Amino acid sequence: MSPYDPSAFPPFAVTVDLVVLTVRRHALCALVVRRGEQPFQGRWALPGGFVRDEEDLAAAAARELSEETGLCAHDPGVPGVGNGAHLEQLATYGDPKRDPRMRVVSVAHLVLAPDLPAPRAGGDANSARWAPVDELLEAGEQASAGLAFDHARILADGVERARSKIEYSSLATAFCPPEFTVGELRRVYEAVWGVALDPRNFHRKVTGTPGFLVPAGGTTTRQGGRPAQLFRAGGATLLNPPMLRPEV
Amino acid sequence: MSPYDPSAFPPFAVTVDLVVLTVRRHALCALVVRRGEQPFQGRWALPGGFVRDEEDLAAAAARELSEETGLCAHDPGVPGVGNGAHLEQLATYGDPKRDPRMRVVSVAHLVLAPDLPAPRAGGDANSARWAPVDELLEAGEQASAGLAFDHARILADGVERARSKIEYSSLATAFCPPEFTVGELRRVYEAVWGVALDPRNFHRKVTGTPGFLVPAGGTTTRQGGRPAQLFRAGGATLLNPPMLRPEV
DNA sequence: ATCATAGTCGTCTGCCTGACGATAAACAGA
DNA sequence: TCTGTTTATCGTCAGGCAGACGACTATGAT
Repeated sequence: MSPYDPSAFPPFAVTVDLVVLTVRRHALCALVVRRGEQPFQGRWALPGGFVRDEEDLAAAAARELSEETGLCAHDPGVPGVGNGAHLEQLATYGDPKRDPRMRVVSVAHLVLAPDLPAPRAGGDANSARWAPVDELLEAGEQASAGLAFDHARILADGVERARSKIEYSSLATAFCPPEFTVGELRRVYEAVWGVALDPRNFHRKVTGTPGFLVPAGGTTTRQGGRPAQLFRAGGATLLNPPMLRPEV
Repeated sequence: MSPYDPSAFPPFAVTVDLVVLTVRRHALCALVVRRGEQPFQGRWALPGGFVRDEEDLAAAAARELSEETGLCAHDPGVPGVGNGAHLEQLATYGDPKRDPRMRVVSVAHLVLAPDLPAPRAGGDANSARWAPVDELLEAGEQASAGLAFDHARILADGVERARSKIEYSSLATAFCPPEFTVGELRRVYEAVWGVALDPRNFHRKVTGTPGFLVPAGGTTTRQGGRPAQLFRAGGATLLNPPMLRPEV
């Protein structure tokens, strides 16, 4: 690294962008906000903002998350899940032309949250919404119809991270409320992967993996049909052997 | 995102740091350079440098790599491996205090390279070397003995990424020369994971996975013993089912 | 010639998974 | 009340894959 000389390096703006995912009505959805200014005025974009002067990247992401959704981010190190969502760094995007105004490097973060009532965007409910990721990514195919900036790419990367990560970790429980049934967890996998899973084999797999689920000691009939046992996320974070996505 | 106003965001310096890994003499090694200036003068650090004004992050990483090692980075999208090494983005580190001089956000990249003759650091062979990662990370335990800045943490993250990624991808071949034997590939896995693998089961696994290896049509006796068939990396990038690390 | 070193092919056993039958416990409507 | 529908849960069975390990092959070293 060169010696300290402020003229020796170009100044960058650093932002965080958030890919906030949840499962709503059997579909994987992402939080998007409507842009109020140029460029891309009126288009949908991922929530995000500048990193502050004395702020860590993860802290900036947690702050933006709370400002946009009221969610309390949950530190990945701590096993107990409060009301918080899972937050992790996704990747960094720094193409010199990704923002026409100036050189912006954006550190994207991935948030997995249980289904939430409704997004709030600084009180303006009209300018934020949950959109099915299929819709958002399909729209991105036609130019000038999809998300602003390179956000379609960031969203795609976030979705792919989520899809692969629930294979070998217990992260799918981050999409569930604190107590949930095996069927609800299965519907999370089905929505994220976009496939149908065999309920019997799924039940055997998740209840047979030590540390994945712990019985919460009640039953519910939220989904209709026979009452199902309630579970809580166990301490295990890694699934071994993993739960592999069906081929094709 | 706020409207364009240069005074509305704090300026950051953005750098790339490189975790360059290779396998030498049965050990996983990383490239480190000796720092010539304060802070951490005389200590070992990961190679890296400032991102230039009109330069993409990956381009900056490739440039630094070529400056430090002469290696030509290989675009992950293209299957054919030239003489190049594998390069991918690792993670971004932006703690406000990670550099005492100023606010620096560093986008770390991971490079997997075949064994190279000797590092060159701008001609100064004395100031760059391959060091076993075990050594580097153990030294990090005692404060003020390990790598400069937060580079021990970055290195640890890079090593963990490499360890997990060779499980479910064919990336281990990036540590091998263009033509290699099954035994050489097995020694890569053994060095990266730090375990001993059964040669017979390993042979069955890698030769039985379609697209992983393609015969190069020759034999070699580089390693002594019976001559071994030479292979080249096949087109497959994902291993399914994966090759799981032995427990414990 | 004998030994040491590596590579390659087989065998066997146990575990996990996918496919799928069967039963249980709720609710809705006739 | 009875019947059909929905969802949950338990079981069975066959195939695939991995770990443990025996056997044989082809080199170089002593």
